[in-house]
Amino acid sequence: MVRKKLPSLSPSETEILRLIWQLNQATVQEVCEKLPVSRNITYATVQTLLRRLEKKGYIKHKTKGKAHVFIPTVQQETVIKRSVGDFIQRLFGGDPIPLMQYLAQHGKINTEDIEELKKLVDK
Amino acid sequence: MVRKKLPSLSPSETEILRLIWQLNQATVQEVCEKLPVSRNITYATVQTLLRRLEKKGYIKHKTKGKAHVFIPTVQQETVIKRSVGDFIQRLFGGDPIPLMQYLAQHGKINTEDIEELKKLVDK
DNA sequence: TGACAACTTGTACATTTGTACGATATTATA
DNA sequence: TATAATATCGTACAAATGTACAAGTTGTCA
Repeated sequence: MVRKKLPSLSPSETEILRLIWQLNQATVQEVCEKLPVSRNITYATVQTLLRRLEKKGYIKHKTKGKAHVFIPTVQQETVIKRSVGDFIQRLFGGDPIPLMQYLAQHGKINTEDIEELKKLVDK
Repeated sequence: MVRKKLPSLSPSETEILRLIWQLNQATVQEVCEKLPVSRNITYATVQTLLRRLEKKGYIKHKTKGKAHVFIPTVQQETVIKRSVGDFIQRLFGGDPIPLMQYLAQHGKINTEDIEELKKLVDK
């Protein structure tokens, strides 16, 4: 239980961290490859972002060959919880319903998806 | 159709803008009152944020007495659309389903809420 | 083993963001 | 009509953010 007061994440850091989770672990190179070309960001920038993520305690790295392989040190769930909470707070004043409604209407969601959700509801 | 390339909103700006929508229109004073005391932010700061929101084109103001009354110039829907989109992009790679799932599980949502959502789905 | 390619490190730097003070203007009030 | 109370305006300023170059380091391959 080391996780405590994690510093906040900037949008770009969040974007990169998500890829690390998705890949389980990754080098700067690999992260760059996962980013859409349209993102138009240099290797050096991704590297800086990873450096900051490590400094903030969200990832660590081991060395493989001459490259660093970055590994998450924080559960995705933890960050999602906080991020979603903050987001709903500032955009909807804390009420998640409006967000769900918005998604139901504009999120390319169908009735089946909704049906699936019912199973998840913690009743 | 003036709305075009609106500058991005910072978290704090978003927070304040939401209150303007909620109140329909408001003075610095009124916005301050709506903010939870725990937010611990001064009048001057709120004023700066409103100033920036106006400069960015999200609100305008009229003068009432000696105070400014700020009024939204952008539809809430417009900002929600963009904000939610960006958010889902960076935290979930663009797929809204995981977010819905997360909310169904941890968003204090009940089965009825879900049932309601079905009516909204654009099928 | 020497040069090249792939990396990391150190640094930089313009903007944006969050926060707020002090001076000035304006309105209500005693 | 002085004054107090309330506002705005101009400014400031440190920290965070986004972006990236240049120099130094280390495997690798001919």
